[in-house]
Formats: sequence, C-alpha cells, structure tokens
Amino acid sequence: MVINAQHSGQPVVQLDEKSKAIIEQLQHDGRQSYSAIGQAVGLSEAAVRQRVSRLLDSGVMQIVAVTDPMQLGFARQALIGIRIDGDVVAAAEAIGEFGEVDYLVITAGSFDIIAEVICESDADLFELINDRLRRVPGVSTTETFMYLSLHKQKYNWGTR
Amino acid sequence: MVINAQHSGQPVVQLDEKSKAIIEQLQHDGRQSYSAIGQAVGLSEAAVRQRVSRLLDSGVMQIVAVTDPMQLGFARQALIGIRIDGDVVAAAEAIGEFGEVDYLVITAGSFDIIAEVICESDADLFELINDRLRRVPGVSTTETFMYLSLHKQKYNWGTR
DNA sequence: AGTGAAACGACCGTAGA
DNA sequence: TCTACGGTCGTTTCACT
Repeated sequence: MVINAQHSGQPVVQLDEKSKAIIEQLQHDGRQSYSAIGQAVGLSEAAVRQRVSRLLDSGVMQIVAVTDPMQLGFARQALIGIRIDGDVVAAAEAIGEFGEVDYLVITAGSFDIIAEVICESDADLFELINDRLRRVPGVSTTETFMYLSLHKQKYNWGTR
Repeated sequence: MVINAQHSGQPVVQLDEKSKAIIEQLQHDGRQSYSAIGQAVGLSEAAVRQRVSRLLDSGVMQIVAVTDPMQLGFARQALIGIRIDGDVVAAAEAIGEFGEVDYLVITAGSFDIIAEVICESDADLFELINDRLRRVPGVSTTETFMYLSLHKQKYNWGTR
C-alpha cells in the first residue's frame, strides 16, 4: 500500500490563501459548518463547500477522527528501526500487514524501514517483535525505541 | 508541550462497542452526519451526538483535517534520531519549537529523541539540521533517515 | 443515558453571472 | 469559480422515560 513516494511525479497542488484558510479552520474543528467557515474566511457557504469537496476528492485533505492510544489503553508505543537483506518493498508490505503497525516508512540511512507500533502491553510488543517481525523474510536486525513521552504531534501541514 | 506520558496516571477510558463503532465511522469520514452514524451503529441521532461530544470533550478523540505534505510541495520528510547530553526534556522542548518538526518523542534506546520533520527542499532540511538543530543546547549527535516512501499511515486506534 | 417531536439552521442541487 | 435561492435533511432543544 504505497500512499506516496518522492519523485513520483505527483502534481503538486498550489493552494490559494482562501483554501489554506479553510484547511486551517478544519484543522481546529473538522466538523465546523460550511457557513461558519465561510464567515471566517470570507466566502459563501456554497463556495466553501465546493472547495472542501475538491480538497477531499483530490486527496490533498482528509477529515478524520484521531484517537489518543494512551487513553484507550494502548500504553506501549515504540519506533522500530529495521535492516533488510534483499527486497525492502516486499518486507515493507509484509510488516505493514501487522495490525500493531500504524506507520511505516522506507528510509535511507542505517535503517531500511522504520515502523511505529502501538501495543497494549510489553508482552504484546515483545511477541510482535520476536515472534512475528523477526520472522518476516528479509528482516536481518531490528532496533527498538520505546516511547517515554510524546512531546509534539501536529497535523497542520500546508498552512504555515 | 507534553501531550501524554506513560505511567502518567491518566485514566484509561473503557469504550463500549457502540462508541467504538461510532469512532470507526468517524475515522472513515469525520463529517458524516450524526443520523447516518446512528443508522450504522444502531442508536438515535441524539445519542450519537451525546457520545461524540463526550469523546471530544474528554480528549479521547479529535476530528481534524489532515493534509498530504507531498501534494502540497513539502517533499522532503525525514526522521531524525538525536542523542542528548544533559536535560533531555529541555532539549525536546527546544526542538519541538521548530516549525518543521511535526512529531517528537522521547525514547529509550540509542536515541534520546526522535523527531519527524517536513521540509520543502533538501536545502531547507540541511539548514534545519546543521544550523539550528545541532546548536540546540544538549544535542550531541544526530542521525537522519530520509523518507524514500511512506507505506502505511493509519489513525484508527482503539477500534480494532 | 436514551428517545421523540418541533423549530431552526445547515446542506445540496441547480441556475446564472 | 463564485453567488443566489429553495427544497430537503440534519441538528438542536426540551420534555419524558
């Protein structure tokens, strides 16, 4: 499941100030009414609606619920750096299948793949790494970085 | 800005099946109407609204717009592993101030801090790491993992 | 916590500039 | 791509369970 790749030739969307302002509004509250947004940015309700539809349809923006894993009892998070012998993409596909993996990138550097995992307990995390991750074809070594605290997390790209 | 910490004594919220189903709906489309959700999960519109309000007020869930940095011209993403001499938290605060940093965790392992950064160009990334990051008090060494491709990204925690 | 009903406001399609 | 305008549907409030 490749969502995006650098140098993929994807068109880069140029947003005007109005669209940036709309996105900014929706980053604070994704359920704001179109008319409220319109008032904030100086457009009619219908105009806001059209622009939001375009942003959603083109995939530039998504409006989704995000949950806090900690508050839901998923207390063990970690980043895992993985070195691969052989086909990195195939390994990435396989590792991406694990439900505990919520984020996976192929990287340049001393790791080929870095994945973020969310587990309920140390035991779950250990089982994932030891019993499943290390048995994925191509995985040679792994290095685990347990989260001690999450200091910053933001979603507001494209509107700075 | 500490969003969360392990062993922080935060109450863990127990969600029933209905609330999980509601979250699941909103993870697919954060602007779905309460009545549509109600039909999907078997509750009245008013009941869905009350539950969603509670989930939002308690901070368990957020409904936000997320954008695709690539499509907006932020083509250089990287994870940076950072080793700190001295006060890790102070360094984390300082590094978190950089606008290019969208994600920052304090970790156990061979890095003290791991940060995700999003830049428009290699030059921006280089400037960030060399001119600003390495001058943050306490930063001893850094290791950069450039993104080659993003294979998986999901937001649907708590509802598996 | 959940339901139901009525008033209000938001949303959606269409038409026109 | 914007505004204008009705019909329709969603949301809100309130009384009740």
